[in-house]
Amino acid sequence: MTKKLLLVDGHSILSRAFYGIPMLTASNGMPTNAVYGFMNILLKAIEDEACTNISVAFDLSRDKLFRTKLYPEYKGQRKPMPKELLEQVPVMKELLLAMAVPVLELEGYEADDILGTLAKQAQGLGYEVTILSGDRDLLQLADKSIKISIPKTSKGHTEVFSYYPEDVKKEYGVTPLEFIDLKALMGDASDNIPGVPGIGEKTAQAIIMSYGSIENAFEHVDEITPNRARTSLGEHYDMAVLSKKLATIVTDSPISFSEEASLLGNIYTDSATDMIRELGFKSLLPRFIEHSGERKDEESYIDGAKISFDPYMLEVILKDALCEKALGLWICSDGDHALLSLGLSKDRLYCFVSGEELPKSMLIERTEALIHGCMAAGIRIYTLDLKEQLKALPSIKRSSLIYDLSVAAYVLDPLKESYGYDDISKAYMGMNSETELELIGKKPLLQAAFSEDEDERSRALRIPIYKAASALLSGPAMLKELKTRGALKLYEDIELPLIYSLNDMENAGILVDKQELSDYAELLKAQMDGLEAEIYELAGEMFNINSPSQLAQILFVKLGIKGGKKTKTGYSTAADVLNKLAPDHEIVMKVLNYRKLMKLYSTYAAGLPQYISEDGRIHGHFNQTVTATGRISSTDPNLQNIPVRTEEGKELRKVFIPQEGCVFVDADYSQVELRILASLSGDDKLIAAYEHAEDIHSMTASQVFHVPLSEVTPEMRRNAKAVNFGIVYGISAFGLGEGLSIGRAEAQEYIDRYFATYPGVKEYLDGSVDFAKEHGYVTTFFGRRRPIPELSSSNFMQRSFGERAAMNSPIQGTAADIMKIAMNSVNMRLSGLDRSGNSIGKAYGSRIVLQVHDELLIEARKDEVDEVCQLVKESMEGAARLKVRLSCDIKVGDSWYECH
DNA sequence: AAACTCACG
DNA sequence: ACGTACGTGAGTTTC
Repeated sequence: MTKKLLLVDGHSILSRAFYGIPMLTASNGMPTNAVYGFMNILLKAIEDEACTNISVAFDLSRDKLFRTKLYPEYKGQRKPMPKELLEQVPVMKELLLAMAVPVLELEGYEADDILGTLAKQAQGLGYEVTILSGDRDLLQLADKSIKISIPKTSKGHTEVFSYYPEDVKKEYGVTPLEFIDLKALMGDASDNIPGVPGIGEKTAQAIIMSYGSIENAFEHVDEITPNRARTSLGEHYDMAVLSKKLATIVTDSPISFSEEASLLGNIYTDSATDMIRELGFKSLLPRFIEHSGERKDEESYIDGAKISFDPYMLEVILKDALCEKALGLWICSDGDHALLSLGLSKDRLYCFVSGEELPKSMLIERTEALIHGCMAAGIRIYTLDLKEQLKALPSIKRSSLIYDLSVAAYVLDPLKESYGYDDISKAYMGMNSETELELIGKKPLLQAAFSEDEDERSRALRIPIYKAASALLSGPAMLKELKTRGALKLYEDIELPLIYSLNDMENAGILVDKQELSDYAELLKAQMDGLEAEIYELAGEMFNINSPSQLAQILFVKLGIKGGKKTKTGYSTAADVLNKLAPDHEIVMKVLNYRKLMKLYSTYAAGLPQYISEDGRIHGHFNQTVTATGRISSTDPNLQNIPVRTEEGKELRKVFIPQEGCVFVDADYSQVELRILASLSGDDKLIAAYEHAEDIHSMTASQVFHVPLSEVTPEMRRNAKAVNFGIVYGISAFGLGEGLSIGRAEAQEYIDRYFATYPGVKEYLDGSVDFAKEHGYVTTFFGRRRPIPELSSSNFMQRSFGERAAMNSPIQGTAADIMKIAMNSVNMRLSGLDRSGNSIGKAYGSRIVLQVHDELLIEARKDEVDEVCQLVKESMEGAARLKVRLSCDIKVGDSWYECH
């Protein structure tokens, strides 16, 4: 058996984890994110590498380093480690110790040197060595049996890149040994390697690729091509040599590799398990418990569940259920079958399966009866993805006792990718459950649950049980968390009622004129064919206009049009680039036009018909657990991006029509986000300006440019409007410049003038960023939280993005909150129900059919139009009491087109 | 699956 | 110096 040694660069992995993972704290407030990230990377590496031996090396101390390395005159300075990271170092060492993983440190040497030395020695003893580090410097150690592994995190997902010498060569064009010279030439500020001035990455790479080493390059210094590099290398050769010395990792430091001491034993020791528990690493705990001799309750917490096809059993359990304080419940059904899972307590889990004795209709009817019974008795029901289940439970109108924990998990952390039972039991119970994908792959649950294959059937039936069980068992902890966060009201008063509002909207759907839609498609098609021919004519050949690369080839190479280059892969052909060229080149104009038509055709004219169901309506999905800010998203199809900005696109809206006997009532908030900004910032001047302003952008122009409202030119208004947008987006001079096609300096002037006019706004936005930097998140007026992990990134771009998000999210999110309140209000008033589902007034025949962020479209019965208009306006304008009044405009029409 | 482009607020 | 506006979803091409 091959002996495999895993060597870990402690500080490097720890800081990589620190910057890559959003702040986490143990219950005592101590930061733990770096330790957590380190553990994830370490455990994965141990597993992947199947290593027999292991050691972790740490730099002993940075100060000593400075002394021992005879630091010369350069004033190179490493950034000090942030306090939050520094205090995690001893914890990490202690944890490694508890896991019986050797921690190595050597006075006067960096971790690099220890790793290099051990790697060479182990290699000599016949080991396969893997060095795990976040630092590319280690690449110089790559060798035939020494692999360098570098974890890279993007979008929360960590992937490990491994390098043998040939991989180094492939990526950098140099051998591992030459990599030292490469680095010495180009320098590395973060590592205090001065390098040679005037030589950057590209030049250094070229030089080393031709000459192999700094010394050899110096001998041929006269041949070196870029003039700048030649003179600089000549003048600073001593610097290069010194840099090389600094960049070289020591492989003969005074330490010796011990096979015995580095042997990997059981890392899941009792003391390590205790530490993991104290640190609050819930997702790691199960595996520690499992392997540490402490017993896990069962193989899985659902293993005792009973599966039943028996209606009598169902009756008995339903009766028992009504004696509980809370239940976990989940149901699904399709045309043929149904499944109901119930959790009464941890050891009373059931899954009822429809069949001959227990018809689907009976199962559903009994479930509805149970829910009504619970509502009457005040029994709380925990579930997941309630909206989907409501489609199977038509008699459940509303209830304030049904808790959707998917939505709760979203409120607690809106950045997660999904909110299934596995995510929830992991996050709130520290349990790793089998995922749906593992159990049944991509097969629909009901199909797998009624499959011929008995094994597949029993695996499938674990899923509903997991759902009911995880809901029941995580529910209380999640509500407690919402409460301590101050987000319980947001959840109970806004998000839970919204589930029903959205469900009603989805069930209502929107009527589409099929004939009109296909006429529209024909029209577009004809126009496109014409344009296509004209474009080929101008290009002199046929090509795929939809292919950016082919298009770029034609425009920028064949026709030689001068245009800005962008992106790694070549020329950009995005609209903003082409727009600048359009006036001078007929073909560009036509391409833009073609693109526009193509978009309208493929996405809308040809794309929408698939979604029209038998009732002639489109029943899209409005998703409540997707966006980072709290907005709703729309899919299958997306009904929130139906064209309106161009006339040709807007035409499409003529196909969205009210049903017979109805008209559309369209209500949209006027400048909500700006009004919210005024209110949140408390800037007196802005509040006063917006309070009575007819036209907010003109008013802004008037105040910022110090001219009377009547003398505001269209140009001034346009600029003011762009600044207003910029402010809401998290202003930057660059972004505003782009938006207005002006220079950055001029854009900055506008920003300065705006802030000088409304100092309260600047104070507020700065305050948002400061808060976010301190706490790692921002909140809306209603307490919705958006974490911003990018703020602790070491990457400038990411961090800047975080700052803009910190400015934008409270504004966009508060607008979303307000719209949700308004939707609930409108929905409940139209249906005549209170939030518990009690009838409190007349039920109208009008209903909400679409929500587009600041707009509601209502299909209103003609005899109810006046009442509906008034009711909607009241609900929307009264949704929140801010320092600026909310205002909404109402239009009535016979198609969506007519409402704009 | 990722990159690009573009539709909306 | 870094390379950007905030938030989404979908179709097409290309790997």
